[in-house]
Amino acid sequence: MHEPLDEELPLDAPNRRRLPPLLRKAWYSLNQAFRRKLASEGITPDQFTALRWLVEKDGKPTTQKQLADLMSSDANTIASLVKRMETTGFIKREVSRQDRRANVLNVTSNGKDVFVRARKSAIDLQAEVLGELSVRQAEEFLRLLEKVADAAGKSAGRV
Amino acid sequence: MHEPLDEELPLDAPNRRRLPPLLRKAWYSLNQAFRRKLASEGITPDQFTALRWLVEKDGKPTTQKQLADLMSSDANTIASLVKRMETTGFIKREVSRQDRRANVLNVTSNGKDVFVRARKSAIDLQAEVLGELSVRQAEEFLRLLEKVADAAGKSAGRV
DNA sequence: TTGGATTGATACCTGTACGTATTATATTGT
DNA sequence: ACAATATAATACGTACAGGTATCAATCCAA
Repeated sequence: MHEPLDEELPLDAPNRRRLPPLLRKAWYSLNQAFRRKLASEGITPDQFTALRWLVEKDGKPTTQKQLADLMSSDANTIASLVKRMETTGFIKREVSRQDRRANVLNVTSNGKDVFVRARKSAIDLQAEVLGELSVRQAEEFLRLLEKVADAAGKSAGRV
Repeated sequence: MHEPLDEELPLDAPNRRRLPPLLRKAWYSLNQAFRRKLASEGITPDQFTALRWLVEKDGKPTTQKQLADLMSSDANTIASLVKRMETTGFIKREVSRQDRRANVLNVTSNGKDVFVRARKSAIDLQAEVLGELSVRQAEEFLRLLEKVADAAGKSAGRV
């Protein structure tokens, strides 16, 4: 029992599965679900993502530019994001000693506490969503998604 | 030649493939690449998406609420989107005869022209990105992505 | 039929994406 | 050493996500 491969239909025929709307729904739904789980912590999904990268990089100093690359974002967006996060008290910024143009980002103990609590919600949600697939399907899906993400990154001029 | 399934690692271990960053990179990169391709047409990716749904629904009257569901968005966002699009002259709005709370959306001939031209860029881009996978892999990927998108939609409280 | 609940659209708010332009610092070629 | 160039961060602008509150129209139950 195979589904037809739809090779005869145009790439964007309304009745076949299309990448953009599916990707859009997956991303926005995941984000919205996560936003609601995080609401009580006073943190947004993007701020959580930033905290995760910074905590994982703990030890190695991380600049805003590096964070922008890790988050597939850009310098403008990160500048305002870290500004809000510094105001809230999740991180601190200091000028890099190696390069006085760059700001090194540091997670405060408060930021780390919030991250640790929020991390549980993140794991729950990912399990909830990927739980619809078998373990093997989930692995295969993530492998293909990585290829698609890289290809899209190339098209967007990201290295 | 199998990769290890990583079943022993925690779901969010830094060295395994994780859903959120991959989904984020795929979606934002695709969007950014598309935004650049569309820049000359004076239209944004979201406006293109709205036009696509409206053109495909041609004949059946579509309200803002319905468009919000189709775009996995919400009423607020759609209200400001269609307002901009009406100002630009891509669509027109009129009060529904069946329900005077609702606005029925109509694509203008100008809007349709822009859509038809932009559609080429969209098809090119999708082919470029999915071209990294074999036809069979692409079909499988989209099938799994649909399941993930539905699961995420359920978590977000979307029907 | 009327009063309460629901629903479509909107205003207003904060957070984020990303484009251009500007400033300060680094790096590189000669 | 100096001038051209590149890079990190930022200010500012427009577009979009999605929350709460409000209004008007509709629906429904007693």
